Amino acid sequence: MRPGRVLPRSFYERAPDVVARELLGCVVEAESPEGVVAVRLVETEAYAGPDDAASHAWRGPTPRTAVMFGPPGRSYVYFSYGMHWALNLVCEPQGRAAAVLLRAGQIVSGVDLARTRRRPGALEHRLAAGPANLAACLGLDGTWSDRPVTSARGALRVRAGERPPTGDVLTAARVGISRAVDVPWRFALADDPRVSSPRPRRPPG
DNA sequence: TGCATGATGTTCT
DNA sequence: GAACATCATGCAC
Repeated sequence: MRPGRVLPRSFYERAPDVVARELLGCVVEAESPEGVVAVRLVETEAYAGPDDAASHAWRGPTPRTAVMFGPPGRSYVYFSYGMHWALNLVCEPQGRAAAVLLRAGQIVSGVDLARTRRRPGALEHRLAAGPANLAACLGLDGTWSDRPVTSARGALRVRAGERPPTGDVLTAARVGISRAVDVPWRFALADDPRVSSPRPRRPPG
C-alpha cells in the first residue's frame, strides 16, 4: 500500500460524524523507540460536545476532557475501566468539543511489535479489534494525549488511505454507552472481520 | 455461541 | 458511592 499524505488540520476542523466516516481506510502510525506500528482504520465512532449526552464533554470541560475543547487534529487518550486506554482524535474548531473514537483497525505495519504488546499467540484480525486493543497495539498511554497528529515528523500521525466505496460503510448506534444510545454515529467497513462486536448490519434498502 | 463476571482508576453525584 | 466510550475468561447450553 502506497503511504498517503499526512492528513492536515483542516481535515479535523469539521463535524465529528463527517470526520469519523472519512477516517475509515486511513492509517494511524505510532512511532516509539521500539519501532513503528501502523493501523488501517475499519471502525470509528463520533462524539460531540455539550449536546451529546454520551460524550465525555457533555458536562463541559474538566481536566480530563479539556483536550476535546482545544484545537483539532490532536490526540485525546483517556483511561477507562481502571485498566484500558483509548485513542480519540479531536475535531471541530477550537472552543467546540468533539472527537472521534478509533475502535478497530487492521495492522498494516509492525505486526510483530503489536503482537508483543498484546498476546504472543493473538490472531491478526483480533489484535486491534476494540478501542483498548487498538491503543495497546500502538503502545499508547496517557503520555500520548494532547499531541498533534498532523505532522509527518510527529510520533503519532494519520495518513490518508484508500477511500472505501460508500456502500461498504455501515452506520450504526454507538457501543458501550448508556446515554444517547440511538444516535447513529458508529461507522464501520462492511464484512471486515476486525470490526468489534456487536457487528453492525447493512442499512435496509 | 453467548452471557455473566472480575479487574480497577478517574470522574461525577 | 456509583458509573464508566472495555476486555478476557469461564461456564452454560
